[in-house]
Amino acid sequence: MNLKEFAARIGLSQTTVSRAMSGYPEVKSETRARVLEAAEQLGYRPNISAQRLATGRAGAIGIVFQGGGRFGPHSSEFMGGLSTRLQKDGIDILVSTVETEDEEEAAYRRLAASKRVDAVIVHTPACIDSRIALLRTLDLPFIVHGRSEAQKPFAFLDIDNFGAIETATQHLIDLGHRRIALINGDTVSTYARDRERAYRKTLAAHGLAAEPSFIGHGEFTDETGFRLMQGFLALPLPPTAVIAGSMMSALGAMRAIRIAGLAVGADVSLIAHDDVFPYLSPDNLVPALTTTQSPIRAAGERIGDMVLRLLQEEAPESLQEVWPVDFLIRGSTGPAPA
Amino acid sequence: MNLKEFAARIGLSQTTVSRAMSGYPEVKSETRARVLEAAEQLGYRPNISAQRLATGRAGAIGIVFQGGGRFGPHSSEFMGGLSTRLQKDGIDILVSTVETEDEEEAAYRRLAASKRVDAVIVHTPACIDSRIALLRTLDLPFIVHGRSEAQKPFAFLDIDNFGAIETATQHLIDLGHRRIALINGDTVSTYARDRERAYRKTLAAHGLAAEPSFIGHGEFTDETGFRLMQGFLALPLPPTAVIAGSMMSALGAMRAIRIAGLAVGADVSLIAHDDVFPYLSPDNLVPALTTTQSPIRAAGERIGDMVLRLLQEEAPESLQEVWPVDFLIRGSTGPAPA
DNA sequence: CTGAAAGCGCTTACAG
DNA sequence: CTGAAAGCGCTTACAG
Repeated sequence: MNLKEFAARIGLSQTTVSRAMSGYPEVKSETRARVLEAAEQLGYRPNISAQRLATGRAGAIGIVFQGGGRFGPHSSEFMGGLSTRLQKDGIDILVSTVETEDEEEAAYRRLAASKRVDAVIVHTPACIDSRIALLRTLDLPFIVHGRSEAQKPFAFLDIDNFGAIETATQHLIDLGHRRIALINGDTVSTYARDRERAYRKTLAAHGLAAEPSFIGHGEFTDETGFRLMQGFLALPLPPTAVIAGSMMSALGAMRAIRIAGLAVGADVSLIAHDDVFPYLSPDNLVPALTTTQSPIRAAGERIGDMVLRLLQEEAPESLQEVWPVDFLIRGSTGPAPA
Repeated sequence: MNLKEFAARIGLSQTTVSRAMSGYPEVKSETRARVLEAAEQLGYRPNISAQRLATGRAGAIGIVFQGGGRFGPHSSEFMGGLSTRLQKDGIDILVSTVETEDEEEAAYRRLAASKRVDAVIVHTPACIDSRIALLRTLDLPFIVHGRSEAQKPFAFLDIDNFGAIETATQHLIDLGHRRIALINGDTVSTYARDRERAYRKTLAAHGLAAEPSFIGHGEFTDETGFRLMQGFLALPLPPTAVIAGSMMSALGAMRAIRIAGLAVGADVSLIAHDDVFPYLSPDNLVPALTTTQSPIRAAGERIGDMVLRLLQEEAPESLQEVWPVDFLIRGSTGPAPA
């Protein structure tokens, strides 16, 4: 049933019905009530494509994932939060996956030109990120999950990666550790750079050098954590403590430590950053894992909020948040071995 | 730029431009080439909402996730595959999350009435699933990831859960195990019922009883795997082998076995079903985990294929697949202890 | 092979 | 507070 039929059926004009259904103020409240009830009864719902064509709004936001690799456990939690929030306002989420950077760029161009979305969410930005410049050119509103450098202010939500790793490193130093390794993510993303900066700065503040051989990079997988940790342990003077970038890396690192016949927490201390996965809790590992913690699901919800405000023309500079990160000491960290 | 402007710019009618761009045969090939090149040059792309309104096709398919809980690692892999496939045909994916069954139903009604999607994907079906009946009523095409009972045939893709667990159980019996436990998913889904049926049938075929205390249910998380396994080990006569429904459950089970001072593979054999997560490989666990295996990402891609065919009016009964499941013997299974 | 025009189902300025 | 009508930007039967 379309608007014409529905309006005829209840003896009102299309105009009035349309206004009643979209919550315009200038409709008598009993008329509105009558319209809404009839719509419910007869199952009338405006055709979304027609609505979009008429208003020029897409009613959807886009998010692009590069490669299978990046659509992992972090993505699902983030998407869960985002979707929960946007659902409430009837905004759809359009998911695209691409393989290369060029394809990602093409995807934004396509989304913009065909007016498929009202805004996009950019994630895992690099310090200097070409996507930001591109989206500006395309005049496609965006929110960044993470941070990046740019002349003009833009909307973003990030966690305090620097503070998190500073706290973790400091804690290990306080426990007497002098040889501390870092399992980081890639080498270009802002979050990875912030974490490494915090690590180096805190070491330096205590007169400790950052050994290049103590810094590893790679995807946040069990496998990479395992491989990097094995590498550390094979060094002539291996680290007595490690900071892992994610729960997945930490799983691998713990395994490598055990295989080497060492005890996590006693021989090698371990801290991981925990994005809070409902199916994998640091409390449940043995020993329980000391973590820096920030729920990525909550970030997704908040970004949903922010994107709605962005679409209501709120200024990007008022849509900038940096969230503090919790630090939870559990059993995987202890005094440096004598 | 819209069609009118663009057509005027290159001196052709809107009709011809539209036909050239959507690949109609009745356009001279040099005209088409000229149009496509100009579109590329000038950045013209049809407004998607207008296109949808005119054709009556939404150009998108929907998928609804119930609760945060169900949007986990399985979902991400599946979505990665699905999205990769649909991307190629320019079909969007609309993701919705809901909290309750009623909300899920409401979501389908909304999607159908507002013509927001051309089809939906239903996942984790129960043996008798009300969603199927609902979608039939709504006349909204759908594909089921999994299987269900219904009078009329419908499109689905499932893996051979029965065969997988039959093979796993048989293997453990062949190794001399007589007390075998099962960590299953929920109690209503078809996959869980199929797995339990296979488990019971195989035990029965060897004159073994299925102890109720050896069957556990719950979400596929580390935590649940841990808790259930601890329960099994606390029994007066604990199992010597366990089949876990997912890699996550297996992680928890391994932990519980270790904490009890037992060795995985020697004291307690463990088999898990592996949906193939890029960040967590059974080869990398210690000992390496024996698994039944079927990549859920590939299933997502295939369902993408199938949904495209469904939209081209292919008959549902020709869109039904059951995929065999691989069995990979690794170090976590061994002869039953004497 | 190409074009003029109706129609898809809404919203919204304008008029009353 | 309500309505008649133009317009959003496409597609596609119909005519040539």
